[in-house]
Amino acid sequence: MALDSYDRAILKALQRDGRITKAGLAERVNLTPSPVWERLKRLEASGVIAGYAARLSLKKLAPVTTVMVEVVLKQHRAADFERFESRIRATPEVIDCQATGGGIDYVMKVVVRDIDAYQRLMDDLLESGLQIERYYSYVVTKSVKDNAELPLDALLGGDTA
Amino acid sequence: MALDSYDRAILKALQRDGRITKAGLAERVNLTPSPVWERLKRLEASGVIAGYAARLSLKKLAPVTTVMVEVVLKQHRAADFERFESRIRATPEVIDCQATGGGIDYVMKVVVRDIDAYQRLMDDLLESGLQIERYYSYVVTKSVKDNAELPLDALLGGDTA
DNA sequence: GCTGAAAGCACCATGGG
DNA sequence: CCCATGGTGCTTTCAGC
Repeated sequence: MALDSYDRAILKALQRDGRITKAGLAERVNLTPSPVWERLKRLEASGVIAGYAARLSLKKLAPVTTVMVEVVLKQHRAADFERFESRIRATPEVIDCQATGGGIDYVMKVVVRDIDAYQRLMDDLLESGLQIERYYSYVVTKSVKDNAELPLDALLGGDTA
Repeated sequence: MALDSYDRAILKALQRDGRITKAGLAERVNLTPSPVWERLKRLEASGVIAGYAARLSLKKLAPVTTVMVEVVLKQHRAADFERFESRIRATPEVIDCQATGGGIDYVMKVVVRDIDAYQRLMDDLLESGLQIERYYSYVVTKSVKDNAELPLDALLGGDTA
């Protein structure tokens, strides 16, 4: 599974506009709809395109508070990680959670209505036997970039032609 | 601009599948395509639906390293923030950047090919007169949750009927 | 604001270069 | 691996309620 420049152009276009029509894509990448359709089928089947999603902006509707959270667990056995991650996956307010090395075990992005809701959520997590040793909260004051598109050119390099 | 339960059902469905057809949406929310189309037009025009994007998974194709980075600036004048944020917006490898209070100025998610590329990127930023006092790097070892859907129910509450 | 129908268009499959 | 064409179903509009 390798990407040529057509595939890369298709992925770029789909990151910007996930609902572009196949005909529109074809025009954008200088192909006819048929090969675009073939390539799309391949990209979706292989999992390179994992899916499509609407990008929502809720701050116009309701109060939204984002908090970046760093978590350190008390113990680092496989079962401790698994318990924590399982709970995080079941917590919809945590919309992003990356396990890391280097002093911090997890960096998470939490989206709640307000700070009260955040405190309740963290209290729940602390009382759930997750063995959280400590956590650091950084309330977001401004979103400079929010889940922007992946840097395909930098990641895939100038090759792959 | 308020959301009723139909709008919320539409948004939920579109977060899971951004390419669902209007007919499919209509069936999913128990309406006919016409009102769904009206509501979609309203949601898109109001900016609640900011756009649509393909969700990509590149790790099958090429090496991808994610690093969570915390940045502290030397000085905290408006011009210092603006200079930094402007540079970050122009740096495609930084796919997420939230300004925060509380000891750390920014929490970023950086996606690069490997650690070498990360070091080059950070060296560039350090040499760019951005007044970075210090930064902490946390290399991601496992993605527990990656930009999951927004918790509409928690954010909008049980009301809004 | 929803329903239903009708014209226009996108999707996807097939056949051919 | 790309292009061209056609049947099917979706999209969008517009009356009517």
